[in-house]
Amino acid sequence: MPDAPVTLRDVAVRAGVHPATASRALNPETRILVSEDTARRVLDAAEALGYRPNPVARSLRTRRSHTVGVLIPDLNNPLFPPMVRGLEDRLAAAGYVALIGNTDFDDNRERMVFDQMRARHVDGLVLATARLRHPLLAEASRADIPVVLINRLAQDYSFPSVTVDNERGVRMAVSHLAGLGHRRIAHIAGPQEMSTGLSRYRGFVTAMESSGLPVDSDLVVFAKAFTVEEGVRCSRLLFERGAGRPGCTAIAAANDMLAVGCYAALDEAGLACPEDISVVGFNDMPFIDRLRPPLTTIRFPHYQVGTEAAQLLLEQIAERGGPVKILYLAPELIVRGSTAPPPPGSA
Amino acid sequence: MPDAPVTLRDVAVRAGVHPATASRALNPETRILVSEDTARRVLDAAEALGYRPNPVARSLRTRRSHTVGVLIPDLNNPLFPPMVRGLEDRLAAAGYVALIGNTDFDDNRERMVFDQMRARHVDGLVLATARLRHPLLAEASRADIPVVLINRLAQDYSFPSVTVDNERGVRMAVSHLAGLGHRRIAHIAGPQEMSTGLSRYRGFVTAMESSGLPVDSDLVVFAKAFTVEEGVRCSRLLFERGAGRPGCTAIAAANDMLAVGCYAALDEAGLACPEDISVVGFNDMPFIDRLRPPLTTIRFPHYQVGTEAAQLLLEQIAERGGPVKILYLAPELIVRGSTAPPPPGSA
DNA sequence: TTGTAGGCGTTATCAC
DNA sequence: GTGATAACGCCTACAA
Repeated sequence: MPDAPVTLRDVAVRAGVHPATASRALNPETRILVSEDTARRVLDAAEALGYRPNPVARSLRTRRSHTVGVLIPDLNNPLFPPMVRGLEDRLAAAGYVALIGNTDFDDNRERMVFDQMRARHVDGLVLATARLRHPLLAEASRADIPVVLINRLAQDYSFPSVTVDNERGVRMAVSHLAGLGHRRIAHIAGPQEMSTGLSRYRGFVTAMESSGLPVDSDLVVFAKAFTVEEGVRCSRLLFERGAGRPGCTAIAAANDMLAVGCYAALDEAGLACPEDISVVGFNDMPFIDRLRPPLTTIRFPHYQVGTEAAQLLLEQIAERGGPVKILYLAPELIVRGSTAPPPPGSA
Repeated sequence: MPDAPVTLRDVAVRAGVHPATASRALNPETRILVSEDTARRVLDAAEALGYRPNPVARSLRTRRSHTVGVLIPDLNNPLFPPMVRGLEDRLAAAGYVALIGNTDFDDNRERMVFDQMRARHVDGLVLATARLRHPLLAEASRADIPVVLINRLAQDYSFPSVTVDNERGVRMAVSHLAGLGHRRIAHIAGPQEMSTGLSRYRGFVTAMESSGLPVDSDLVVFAKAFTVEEGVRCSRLLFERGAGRPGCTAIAAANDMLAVGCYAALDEAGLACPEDISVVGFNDMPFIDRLRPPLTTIRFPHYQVGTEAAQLLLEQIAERGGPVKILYLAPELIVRGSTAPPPPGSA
């Protein structure tokens, strides 16, 4: 026999008060409006009956769903789960739940998920889909839905965002390589229509310049996506350009996936890492330290990206039109086995 | 300026009918009750106004939220995201969304998440938290909430479940090793209070017997959790028992995480895989093929676990008390570089 | 085939 | 401080 659902009315009856009063007593915000004595009676009654407020009814009345939508490209990418965890944990603390939607980098899917979430009256949206230009942003604004961006920025910095300081991260990677003695450093850049791809590429150029190294256009390849396959393809390109043997002694990849692609391509070309070529990634994905060699990479606090984003979103929900905060989280260089001084005689 | 929310009433007015009629026309289930002509007018009006039914109001009325809860131990474990994807995709096709909750293997957290989901009136629950005995199961039954188990079974097979055929999977692993010539095969078993841990252990014993090999109790170690750390600990135990050098030539680990732990412990002990010791995992986690050596393991269709579970759940929601289906998905042996014949003279 | 009326459980706005 | 009342948007007996 299913448990009978206990309603506010039941509580009110047991406490001998009107439902409206019970409502006031139960809601911390309005509890001050009722006498301490009544409040206690109501609370006791609620406790005794095992009362659970019906969030659906509440939503209908208050027009707030205590639900936020999270749009991510692909939950299978190990980069995202920790961020989602961070979001969920912080949101749960505030009584919110997250609706996760995967977009698979597909505009149509993204649109569908977005509509679905609007229909469900989410109180806010977290977007991790990293394209720089984004029709959804304008639409969310028009619909007056608070939005926070994670792992990316909007083109004009007009949305609250939480992201790692990409340029600084790449600078750390390049300085590390330069410090080891590398002079011919290649970059496998990410897609330039994505915020991360662009800023890391910029960071690379800046870093090379400030290290007094030339940016050889032959040593920069642009990946079409942040995937292992693209990493392989770009690495091959790099090696081919070197006319049989690579024209570089180190590769700074725009993320770990691309770096894994480097590993595969190096194998294929009979090159050893780090003896022949050093590789640096970006993200410090889970398990990336288990590869051979363990990947030197740039870490940033994924979980914290989630918690901070949740915080920003909650602030926006509480008070629309607050200041647009943009948070840059500090990157950290994690030196592992994939980087070493260049092979002797490579200058 | 925010878009004005369009209600059913607005549509009705525009179509020149009563809201009730509009409701009937809009709902595919009841559309037959309304004249074709009226239906068209209503649909057109809805289209023109950009009408979106308010799912909150609908839920309040119908007592169905079109939401299902998914309880998983930890989204960070790469095993789960593909399952979650499968769930979400199949659910979305039926107009449902998934609420993901992490339990971190913690009873209190699990309880909280469960309550939270009950409060939100989920129409069903998917449990991936793998303990064999489970107070929540009884409670869900009492509350008449349909439940589907993934990646696990209930003690008495009384709940619909989708899982890989664990025993068969382990038999495949053991046969593979036996076929390579291994006779002293160790097992790092998972926690025995979890369905996967238990059935894989059973599978190991059965497989050894049917291969005509002895199960040496010194060569079976029980992990307290499916973690890399536990894998390391158990491997060390195994090596110590061998009095300086391992008494086995192969290890069948109850999952990939534990196998990764083997790798680390082998390194530590100065042993080579597969030259000294072969290792087999279970799950074929993402990126496990990128390790050195790439791990031989048992694969099963994670994504499909999700879609099938969603299907089962939808069936249960549509019709309580339907038959309890238990789906065993076929495992597949993926041979990679971590298994080879035992070193000569090891017999 | 369509309209009427009532209510799902809660809270906001009155009045007392 | 508390009670009465209405309404959030939708669905569904029941009546017409």
